[in-house]
Amino acid sequence: MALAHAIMTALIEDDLSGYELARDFETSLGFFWQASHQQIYQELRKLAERGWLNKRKVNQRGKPNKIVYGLTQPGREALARWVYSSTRSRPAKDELLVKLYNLDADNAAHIAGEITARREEMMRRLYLYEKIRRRHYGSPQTLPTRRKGVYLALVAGIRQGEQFLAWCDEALELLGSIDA
Amino acid sequence: MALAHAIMTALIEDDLSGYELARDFETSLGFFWQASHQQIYQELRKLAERGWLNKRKVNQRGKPNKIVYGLTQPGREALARWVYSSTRSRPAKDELLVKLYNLDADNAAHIAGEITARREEMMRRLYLYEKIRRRHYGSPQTLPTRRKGVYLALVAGIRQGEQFLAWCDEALELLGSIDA
DNA sequence: CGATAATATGCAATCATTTGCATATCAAGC
DNA sequence: GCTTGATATGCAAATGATTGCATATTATCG
Repeated sequence: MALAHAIMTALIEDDLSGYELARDFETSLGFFWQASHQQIYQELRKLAERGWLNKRKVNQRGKPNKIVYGLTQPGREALARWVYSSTRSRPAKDELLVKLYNLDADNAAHIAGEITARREEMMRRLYLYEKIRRRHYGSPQTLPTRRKGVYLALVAGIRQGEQFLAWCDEALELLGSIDA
Repeated sequence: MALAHAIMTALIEDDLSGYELARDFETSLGFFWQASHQQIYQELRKLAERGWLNKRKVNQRGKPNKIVYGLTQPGREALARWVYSSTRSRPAKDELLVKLYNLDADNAAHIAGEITARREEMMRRLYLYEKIRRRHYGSPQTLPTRRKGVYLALVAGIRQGEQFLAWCDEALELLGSIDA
């Protein structure tokens, strides 16, 4: 039921449509939880049926109409309760690290290429997150409580990303020393 | 199809039974890919049917008999090809970070407790991994090629873990300053 | 006017994963 | 003899997630 709560979390401050949520899950919140639009649309309907979200149609000019969802009071309460439930940590599954177990002289260059690609992707992400941090989370001590939590999540992403970059460099160096 | 290849990867050097594989997926390889015994047993049968693994029954004394699987030549070839396929990075899903978005004065202590628990779990893991590194991967430059890859995966886990510990400390400090 | 792209929502089938249950062997301790 | 625990394998149902397809609106550019 974690996706449901991730979606509700995204709706704490703003009411959003499925499309807008899907976009958020590709960027900000998506650092910690990713979901496709199919998953999101389905989950939104389930949550509305359960009474945790309300939906309203919004007519737009210049764009197709949309359905905007918002947290109901029962939804907020369910979300608050969820925080106290035990967290099951779902360790990251990373094919790339499994591939490293298969390293040999032939595939070293290919694996190095994949690491380089990942490194660049992470660079872009980090750039984005650093920008957000500087703009909105400059002095964490003075933030309101909830924002402190968001700040900590953001910092976790940034630190993890920075360490990943360092690892990429170390890996590329070692891989470079392998004769093809 | 990633689980299949993770299993085959675990069988590169040793033939193993489903039970032994399940145990490995809780420790060493499980840092990068986790799987339950139900998944493993099913996948093993599929892989055997496909001809990528062979199976043989091993009678044991003092224990129930077991079925040991080994990589076939087609299996090794399929695994080698897989390394060249494009890797889809499945970003980590972490409920704990989503919970941080829900931080308030009431739940701060609970979340701090969860972070503390995670920190201790990571400490145990790191202890294990550091031990393995010191024992088997002391001088990475001199390792045979495949072992260099395993070393890099191990280092990725260690670095990530160390950075996680540092983040936990920072998080706990900030959370400690929140009035209940 | 036609093509393209962004916005917006959805179904159906399949695959992956978890959960709950079930069974059996053998050792060791009470 | 009974229970407990480690070893060992498995089924069935449900849930979670991906893949492929489908459709429609409106803006923009050529």
